[in-house]
Amino acid sequence: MAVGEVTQTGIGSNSDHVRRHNLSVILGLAHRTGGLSRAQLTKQTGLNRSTIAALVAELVGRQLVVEMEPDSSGQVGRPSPMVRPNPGAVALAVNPEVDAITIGVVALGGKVLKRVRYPTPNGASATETVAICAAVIEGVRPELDAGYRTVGIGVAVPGLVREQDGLVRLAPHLGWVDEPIARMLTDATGYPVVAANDASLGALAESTFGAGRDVNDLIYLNGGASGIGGGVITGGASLVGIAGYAGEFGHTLVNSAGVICSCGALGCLETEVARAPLLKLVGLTDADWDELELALRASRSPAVLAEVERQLGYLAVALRNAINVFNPRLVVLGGFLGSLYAIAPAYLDQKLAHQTLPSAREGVTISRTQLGSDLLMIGAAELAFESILSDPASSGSASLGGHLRTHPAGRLRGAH
Amino acid sequence: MAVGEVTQTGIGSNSDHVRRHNLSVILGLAHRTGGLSRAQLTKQTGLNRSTIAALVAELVGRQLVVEMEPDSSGQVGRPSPMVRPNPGAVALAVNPEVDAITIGVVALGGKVLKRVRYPTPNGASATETVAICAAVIEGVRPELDAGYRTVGIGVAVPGLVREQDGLVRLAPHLGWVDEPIARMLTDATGYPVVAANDASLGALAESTFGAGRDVNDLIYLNGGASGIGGGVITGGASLVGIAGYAGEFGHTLVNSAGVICSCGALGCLETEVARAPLLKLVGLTDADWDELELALRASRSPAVLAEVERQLGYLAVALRNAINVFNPRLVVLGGFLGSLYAIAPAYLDQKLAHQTLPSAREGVTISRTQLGSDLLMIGAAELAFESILSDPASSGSASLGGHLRTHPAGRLRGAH
DNA sequence: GGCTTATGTTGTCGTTGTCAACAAATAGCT
DNA sequence: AGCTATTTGTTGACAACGACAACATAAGCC
Repeated sequence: MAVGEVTQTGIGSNSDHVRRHNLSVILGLAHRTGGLSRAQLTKQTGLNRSTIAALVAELVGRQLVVEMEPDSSGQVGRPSPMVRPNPGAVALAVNPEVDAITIGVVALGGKVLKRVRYPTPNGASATETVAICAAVIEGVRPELDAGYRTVGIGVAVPGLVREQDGLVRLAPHLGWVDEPIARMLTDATGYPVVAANDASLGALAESTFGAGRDVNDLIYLNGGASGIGGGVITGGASLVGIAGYAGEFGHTLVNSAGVICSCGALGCLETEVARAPLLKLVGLTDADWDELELALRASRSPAVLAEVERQLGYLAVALRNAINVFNPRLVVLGGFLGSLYAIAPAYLDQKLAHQTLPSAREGVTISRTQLGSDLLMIGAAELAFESILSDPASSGSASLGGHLRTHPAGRLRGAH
Repeated sequence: MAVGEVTQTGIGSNSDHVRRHNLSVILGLAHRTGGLSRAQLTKQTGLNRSTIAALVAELVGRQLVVEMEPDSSGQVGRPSPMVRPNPGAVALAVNPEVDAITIGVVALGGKVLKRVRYPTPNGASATETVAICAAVIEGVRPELDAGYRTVGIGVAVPGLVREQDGLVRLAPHLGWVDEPIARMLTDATGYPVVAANDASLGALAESTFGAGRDVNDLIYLNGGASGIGGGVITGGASLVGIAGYAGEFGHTLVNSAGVICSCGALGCLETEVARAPLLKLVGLTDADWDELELALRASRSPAVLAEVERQLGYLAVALRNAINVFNPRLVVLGGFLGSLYAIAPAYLDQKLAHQTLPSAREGVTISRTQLGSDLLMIGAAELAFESILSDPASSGSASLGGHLRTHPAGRLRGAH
């Protein structure tokens, strides 16, 4: 792997690749920043003004970006037109959870245009989920076909998803085993579908638009009803592993005097740090993390604080392991883990200070999610956008209303 | 980070970059494989025959590869000349340890040409280490200057090394704190110097030439006198983190009823899995891992087996965490960890089977180091070669005997 | 209104890889 | 030994792409 080669080892470049790479860089910049002037693009890419003009023109032709009136800048010199991600280029985002399926439409640039929550009180099998998604998508399709260009569907699954083909190996809380969700959704809707683990997509979303916007190395940990999931960005790329199962911090040992986890191991993070005992202590039966947080904050019971600190203590152990192993710049906590931290940040910081290697600890910041309830919609859309972002020229320059039928071959972790 | 962008985000490509990339790919292939025909290069890169000819000619001109008589192939058709890494292009490798400093000369292609072990019974400060290295290098310099082209020095340090500038933040067993070893060695020898953690370089070496030759995702764990170190390769690139401290598996929690580690945390892997108690049980005072392994194998004492299994049990916990988090293809065990595994492989396998997530476990293989005592020499040299491998055109086409004076700017984790 | 500054636009040029035609070298067959 | 088929190196024409310089345009400033 020739130190510093990427996955696609051994494939030579030619001028076509240069073009593709440059288009990808420009589209990526527009996507992440939400829009910048051609002059800024020139500076940031190091490319020539004339080259930028040509590349932007191609992206405009492909309906991936739009050029707009210059911002009234106050700068001397000729104003430079703004290049923004085309809000008409959209991806569909799907997030099946225990009690509901959320389906959204997300524009290039990361804006969530629409979100539908479809409750499934009795849970939903993969087949039912696909049927629901197909119905909802059929409902919005006229609108999409009218004014939008739909790139594809991204699915954020609370479970282990095989990266190569989007097969859900195991989603315990949904009760899914080996469900080819990507293929099923493609068959049902005609759109290309990519699926991945929800926490990995949360990490991706936070790293692109949230707390980790300018960070290349971060760890994301989410506490949900379904347990604890995680995702990692290293060197600016998602950590996927050989099959996409990377990031399972929920089954890290944190207490060797603990109990056996559903995974078969002893003393997993998930068994010690969980939402259920917190809900019980504050007398709630079911609640979103924000309601839970309000209740926890409102409570003056010492038992609540004790439980919060107990859980933070175990969380600290998992974070110590992770920080020592990844040397990240940032740890982002989502779901009720964010609530736990918000209630007693000093407690966690101090616990970490005592057990993390000093050199690794220096550089790291703990933070909460910034994208709130849009997180997984954005993450799933990001997954769907991945192929077009890494190779904008691959898309036929279909007019608005058309959509791609080719299957996206992209890996989350990027080729060059 | 535009999903699939690498560190160097935002920099555009031009035809120069294409050339550099292609040179890098070809040199990398020659380096890793030890030599292949131009025809094979054509196939593997997808580039045109004529392009390969031109690129190889440039690499020959830069004295990085040599073209040799075709292998007597038995194939029909015109024979294709072999392209091999130039054995005259070498790097110096330095590995300071508690009891000795090892210095080696390693050729492009990974062959260790020379190795000198300089014992330091009372340890050696950074200054002393640099003096010893400078003296040894001065000794071989006439020979190097006569027939070799020396790229630079790579240093494998048993401790935390800041990636940006090769500052040794902490090497507990050497007693070094904040020693700018790279700068010191550059000042003393005139060669460009790059330093990194020894286990990270072990991972790099095994991934390039050893057990992980065809693997993009692996974890390397080494057990030495100085404790347990680790390194990770993900997606074909070294995991470095923000400062190069990534891979510290030695301080993972494996026993919450354990003791306080020197790092301040409780129940670290290092405190439970260690060489000292094994040595004591077999009645040795100091020994290399191979002597220890022989003694452990020879022993019929149940106490020895019990201790081996106890340690393997804790190792399994650390590996469970790592496998769940990284979803690697391969785990490579070095030093006495390899011995432990060799003595009771089934025990470790079974322990892992009980606590690792099934999906992640399926794809993973446990294995021992393949490079033996050359491991760190090769790893350190690999680090020194990194800049030239990632950009062969950066080297002045100095004639044999010359060496670069420019400082290598390359990161371990590669740019495009 | 003229000057300065910054940036878009246009046409030319150099570099790079591709391609096709040809030459060279080998195995296998007669 | 000579012929053919096959594979690969070699050479020169060619196309794509970004760089560059000259010019045009649009803003701020005096």
